[in-house]
Amino acid sequence: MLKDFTERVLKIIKKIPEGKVLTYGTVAALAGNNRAARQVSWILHSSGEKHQLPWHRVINAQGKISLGNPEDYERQKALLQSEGVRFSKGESIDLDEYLWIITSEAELAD
DNA sequence: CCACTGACTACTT
DNA sequence: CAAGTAGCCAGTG
Repeated sequence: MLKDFTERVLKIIKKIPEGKVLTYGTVAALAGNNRAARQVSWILHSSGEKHQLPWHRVINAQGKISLGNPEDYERQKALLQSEGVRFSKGESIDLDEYLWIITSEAELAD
């Protein structure tokens, strides 16, 4: 179908459990294109709020929020903290603990 | 089809 | 750890 990559990304984002996060690269990889991390970000800022996605659970590979807008940045940070995610240095997340690890393909099935 | 853009990533200084 | 460089892919005009 058209935009199957996008569809997959959206589906994956929707399934991220609370207290867990996913990096753009990981989402892209799960969607089938490990190099399309940039598209993931685009999808989020483009259709994120429209599709009611937990965009705040998607961060970059450094365990940080990539938003440049201070307001959105703080909003995402607050949302993550309210779900139990702790920021190691005040603005970086420990991916070893909070990165969502897919245990089976069933996780992504509808 | 071509050019530009982007909430990225990995590598090198 | 910070800054610069290059590679990647999909969407849009």
